[in-house]
Amino acid sequence: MIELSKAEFAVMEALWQGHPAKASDIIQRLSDDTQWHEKTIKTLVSRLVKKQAVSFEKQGREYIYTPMIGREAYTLKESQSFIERFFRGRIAPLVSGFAKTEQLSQQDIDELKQIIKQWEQKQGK
Amino acid sequence: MIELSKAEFAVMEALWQGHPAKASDIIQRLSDDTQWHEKTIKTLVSRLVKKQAVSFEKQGREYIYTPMIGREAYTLKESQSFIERFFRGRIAPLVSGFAKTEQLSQQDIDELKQIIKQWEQKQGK
DNA sequence: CAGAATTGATTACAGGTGTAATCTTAAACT
DNA sequence: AGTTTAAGATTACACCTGTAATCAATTCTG
Repeated sequence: MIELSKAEFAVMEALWQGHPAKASDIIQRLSDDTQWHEKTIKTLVSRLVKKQAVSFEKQGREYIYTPMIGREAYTLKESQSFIERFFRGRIAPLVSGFAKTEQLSQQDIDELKQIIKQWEQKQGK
Repeated sequence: MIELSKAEFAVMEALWQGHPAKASDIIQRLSDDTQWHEKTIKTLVSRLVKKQAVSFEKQGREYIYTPMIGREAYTLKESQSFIERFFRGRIAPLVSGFAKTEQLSQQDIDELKQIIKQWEQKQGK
């Protein structure tokens, strides 16, 4: 699987926001959240291209970039390996840690219930 | 917060298994899961000491090591920053990803229900 | 006691990462 | 057409990581 560093992931986020996109778009979007220098962002984009996380097409003298991996797929993979490493593959201990430290909101609980309900419906049928 | 690399975390796992422990104990425990060279493990232990994730006391010519951070506390912190980075702080999307890809077992569901029940009891009182 | 073995300390070294600066070249402006 | 500009390519560089090897001091062994 493609591995992304933190900074690379942040660039992907900007690209996932809307694509294809020019480097200047990406830089623009990232300027809201970070202080990164334009050159820094371009370096990161190049690394993403090399890793084949992003593709590009020439358009005049600029390139327009497109993500080659989806946010959902990537975060799912990362979640799996995270849960594997820290909780031997089980999710409950993670949620439990949040519960114990008062970090679950009513909204979180509602969403979890919803997920459970849907899971049970799928099993039932 | 103290940051641990993957390899360092694995060493912490071995130490959390039982402490205080001598380097040879740690090496012994890790030999079940990894092929790391003894020297490699000692390097990692040294780095953990420098990071103050582990303390030690001299005992003759050996050291006996003790973890300075708890597994629970560490994994909670990591979970928080993980969830923050990937899901803007909400846990449901993570669980949802697992559900969608058929990665939740009946046991997981039961545990989640249990957590929810306890959360609601705490709220109620 | 002299040498062997073992312990932690120090050193090594390549690849990844954050964070750019400089170089090249083609496009845009004058 | 010549010059400025701006885009991507290349280079830089320190710190982190994985993965040890070597060194120095001490203890065990014969």
